[in-house]
Amino acid sequence: MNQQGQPGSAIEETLRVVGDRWSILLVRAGLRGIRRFDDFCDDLGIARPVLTERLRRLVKFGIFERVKYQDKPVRYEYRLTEAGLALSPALVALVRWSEEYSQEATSETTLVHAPCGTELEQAFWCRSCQTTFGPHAVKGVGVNGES
Amino acid sequence: MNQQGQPGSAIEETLRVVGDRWSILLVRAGLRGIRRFDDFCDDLGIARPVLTERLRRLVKFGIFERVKYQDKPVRYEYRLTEAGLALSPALVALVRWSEEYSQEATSETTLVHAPCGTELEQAFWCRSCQTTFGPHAVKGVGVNGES
DNA sequence: AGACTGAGTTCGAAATCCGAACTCAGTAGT
DNA sequence: ACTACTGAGTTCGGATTTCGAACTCAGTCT
Repeated sequence: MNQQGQPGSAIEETLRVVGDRWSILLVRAGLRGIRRFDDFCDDLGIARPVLTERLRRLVKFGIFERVKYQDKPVRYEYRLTEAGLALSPALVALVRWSEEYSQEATSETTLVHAPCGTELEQAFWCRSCQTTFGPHAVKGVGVNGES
Repeated sequence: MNQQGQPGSAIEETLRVVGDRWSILLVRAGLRGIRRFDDFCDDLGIARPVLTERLRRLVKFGIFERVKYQDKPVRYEYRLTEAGLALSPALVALVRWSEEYSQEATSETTLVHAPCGTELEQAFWCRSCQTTFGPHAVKGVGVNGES
């Protein structure tokens, strides 16, 4: 069903872009304000050729943009685009999960609601019902939906 | 900062488990009710040796459990654990992102609030403030927080 | 001139991924 | 008893990815 040429439901396509050990970490680094090649490199401990390739791919898919920030020796940096920022809910969900379920996690709460400092909770929100709800009330996590 | 031996913030550890092209897809398949080896194989088009290795790893990290479902020819199937189910917010966030930003996406809404059928929205919830809020009000996406 | 900076490339070795074919226990049909 | 089939894997060789370390290249600083 998912042979080589096919488009394959949106999420498969997406995972082909950000579904590797580094991409999400790069987005997280971007959110932390990291922008320069060497800084990504040092911060994540990613191999340089891999970083080159990843950044190129993320730029191609509109998650980062390559911006010239200096002329004389021409230098570029990488900034998150709006689409890149929009990945933060996924990132947050993963961080939350890590804190709760990952073994060898230093179970500290690292995510809080900025205004009040309370530990963050993630929920789904139905604007028509005006309620929050959990994953069990979501229909169609699959693409072929009806299970 | 993240050399070979180090633990590396919870999320790095987590991405070492689910941060590949298949793991998240396996969780999604699990949510769709798929449990058997061959079915995962057919559904995702994943190579068998890779599937074997992935499932083993996901079991090891408590995301799936391997359950005997028949005796005479002894057969096992893979079921999502609670920790596995708990990955659904991350999965949902990715699906949402795919629908909105992924190129070559068939921009159909595939996720809805089951009771009412309204398109799903994802938000953060602060139980102390009793409000929902967006990613901009989250503090500490990084582990070293203060950026 | 010589050292340094930042963004990459080039290299060969090691680990992963892949499809196709095979195994192994037991069941069903003839 | 012989054959075909099922389901969960394993084994194989070849292709792709990943890695660390060292190198490049333009320009700046001392």
